[in-house]
Amino acid sequence: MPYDPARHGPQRLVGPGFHGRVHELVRTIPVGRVATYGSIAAGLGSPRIARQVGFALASLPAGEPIPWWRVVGAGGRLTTGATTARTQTKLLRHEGVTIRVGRVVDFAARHWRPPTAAP
DNA sequence: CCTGTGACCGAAG
DNA sequence: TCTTCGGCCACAG
Repeated sequence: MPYDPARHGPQRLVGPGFHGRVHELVRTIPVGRVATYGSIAAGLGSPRIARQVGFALASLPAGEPIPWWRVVGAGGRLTTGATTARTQTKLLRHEGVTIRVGRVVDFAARHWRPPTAAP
């Protein structure tokens, strides 16, 4: 079930779990750059759980100060549903990121990687 | 404790 | 380039 502030309590932004750590890290993506689900997962020390990153962002309540739109799929693809992707495209363009045919143009240069977690 | 559910990823064809 | 297919695992019931 998606995160529901009415059931799980308000302002539960950053919890102790994986989702909370995702939110924390996504908050640090600079304006005008994008990260991938995979790189966020890797930045948290678990490179194989990109899907969980997607789930963590999908469960974000609307209006939270977390730039979820700066997270894209591998290769710069927008992997969200059609409706969300349109919103995401708009927000990214507003920050100077060009999107064409569901892809971040010049993705390699835009790709931001979180500092690697300490062993 | 066990199960269903994914805003993913990379390899293969 | 595109589509399909397994593997992946946190979280809520």
